[in-house]
Amino acid sequence: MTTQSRATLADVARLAGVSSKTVSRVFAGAGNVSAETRERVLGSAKRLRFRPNNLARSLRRGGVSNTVAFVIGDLTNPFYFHVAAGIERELAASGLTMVLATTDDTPESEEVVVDALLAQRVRALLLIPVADDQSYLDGERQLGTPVISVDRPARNLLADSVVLANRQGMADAVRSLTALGHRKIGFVSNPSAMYTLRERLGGYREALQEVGVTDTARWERVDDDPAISAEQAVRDLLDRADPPTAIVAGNNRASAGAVRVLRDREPAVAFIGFDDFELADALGITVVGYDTMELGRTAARLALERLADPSDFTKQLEIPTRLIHRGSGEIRPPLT
Amino acid sequence: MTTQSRATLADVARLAGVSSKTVSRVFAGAGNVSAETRERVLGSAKRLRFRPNNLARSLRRGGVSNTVAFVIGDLTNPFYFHVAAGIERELAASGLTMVLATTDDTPESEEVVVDALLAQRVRALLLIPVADDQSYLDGERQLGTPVISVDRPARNLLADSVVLANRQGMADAVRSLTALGHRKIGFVSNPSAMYTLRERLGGYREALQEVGVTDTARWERVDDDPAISAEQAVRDLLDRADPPTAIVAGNNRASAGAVRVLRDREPAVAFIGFDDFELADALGITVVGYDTMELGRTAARLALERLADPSDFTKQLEIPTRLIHRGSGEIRPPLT
DNA sequence: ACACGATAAGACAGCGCTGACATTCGTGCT
DNA sequence: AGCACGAATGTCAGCGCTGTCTTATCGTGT
Repeated sequence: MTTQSRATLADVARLAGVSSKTVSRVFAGAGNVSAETRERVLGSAKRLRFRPNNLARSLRRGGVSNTVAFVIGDLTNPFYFHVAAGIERELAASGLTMVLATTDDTPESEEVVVDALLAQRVRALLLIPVADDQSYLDGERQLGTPVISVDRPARNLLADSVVLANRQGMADAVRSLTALGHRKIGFVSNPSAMYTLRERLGGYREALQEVGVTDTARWERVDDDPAISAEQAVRDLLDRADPPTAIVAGNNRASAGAVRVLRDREPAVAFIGFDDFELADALGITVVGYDTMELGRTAARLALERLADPSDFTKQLEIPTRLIHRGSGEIRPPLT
Repeated sequence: MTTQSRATLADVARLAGVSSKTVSRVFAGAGNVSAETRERVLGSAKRLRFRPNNLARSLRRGGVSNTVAFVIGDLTNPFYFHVAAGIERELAASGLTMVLATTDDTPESEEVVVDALLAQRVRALLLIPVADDQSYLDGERQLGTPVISVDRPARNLLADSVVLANRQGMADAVRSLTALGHRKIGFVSNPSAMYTLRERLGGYREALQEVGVTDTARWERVDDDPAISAEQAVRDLLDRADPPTAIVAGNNRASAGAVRVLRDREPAVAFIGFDDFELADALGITVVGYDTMELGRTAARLALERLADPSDFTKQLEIPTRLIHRGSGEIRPPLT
């Protein structure tokens, strides 16, 4: 036996002595097949190692596959992956599979990647927008492909979306610091995600203004270079003549950097990070946490709902955050 | 305009005044189309928002899609998603997309999930084996679908594989401890992955035997319950009458648990974890590290190679590990 | 014994695309 | 002028499957 090719419906039908339509019925689960025939068909199928071809099935059924695409910026960020896990789980429950693609956080590749995915006729498109214009997706949306924007709203496109309660979450964090008496509060972040950064920064300013601090700009450090620079930013802030007594981080990357610097600082500086992370508990780091998987699950659910009812109102959902007290955020400012 | 349906090759052809074959040629990139015609076709396509249907293309081309499946046990483990990131990256370079599926670490669901994936006619199957028998994949492999086993070898199936240098890595870690004079070295792990556990445990025993320690069983703690129990296991070990002076962890989950317990132990207990993790540097944790993304990239490369040359020898690759000294593993045993 | 509806099974076309082959036409060469 | 040849384009069938419609078969009530 050389390269025996894959068995098809017709092959199974021939072996079982029935028509291919009958075999189809057996595998599609549709009724009107006698138990005896079904057995015979299944037997033949097994003998030939038959496996229905979903490509053909999808094509015949109107050209739509049973996969859902999730387009992600950077796969190495644990945040995205937890979101992906949530999506996968929710989809699997509906018999859909998730295909994952990366834009490497470069706006230009977004449309290319999305295009390739749409060519595969994904049922729905879940997307963490990177480019600053998603209007190119409008045609597709009108053609009935649900487009769900995750973690950031889409720009120039009417799409369902799920985002975090960024502003609220950060404001809560800062308020808990001001309540302890902190007024000089540094804000560190890298700008990877402009939208979330802006929101969180907004929450930070809002909370500080509530206690009368208006010159927040001098405490804000948003740097371009990804991983490393958060450390540098924190060091810069602390090495000033008038250093902050507390620091908040805009995302998990910045938190990691900040933690590295703050661990052995004296006097201790209060710290709250945005995004929970592994071992934050062991390190006693206070963070603004939220259910990352839930973000993914919600996104998937939105897609399923839109699939079920294309004419429904566009939905904009928000995943709540909560402040998780672990010590680092409860440090009081030094008595000057 | 109600639910305008999706444009097909034929629609574009009609509008451009050419045959559908010509349109096909334009989109398939094949030559022999005059520049003028190409322009006209592209114009019409754009007007109609045409997007080639990859399903149909794949079907026509022999029923194989351009997706590769990666079947994973548990998406929330950072280890797996770094692997996935590596795979995605390598595949994207070849124009393939990755579909991701989860078995939730339950052996029974493995075949079900894999079956669904194969029905989608994935080009290749990358798999972290969970069940203890992959012989069910043999037919598929003979039909030409590359099956690559990742992180653990497949059982009862001839398949290419990439694994870590588990035994060697763990032995190195233990040797570095014995070199400092440690003899009472605890081993903690949860058994999620029997294969890697066995290998690492083997390396541990091997290194201890080299210095004459043979009764290792009393220092070994492998517990069934996932996350939590590692902490308990470490506590149990330390609370004994004759506690170990050093501990090694069998995987990242166990490390996290161990770190939580060991942080505020006096006298300090030496510790080395298997698998690097975020902030391990900040915490000063010595680990057996390796390039996780490379594991994924290698797996993807194996798939591509097998696709290119189905008759090549089966390959079994190993990703090297290296001991990353950060302090926790360099603590000397107390002078009794 | 007969009509009639329910059930099981088959025939056929076609989803959107491309491979194989056919056709047309302009060009350069003898 | 006649011919070969390559480039540009077209025709047609069919990848594997299923929706629609048709046909065969059977049991039931009168």
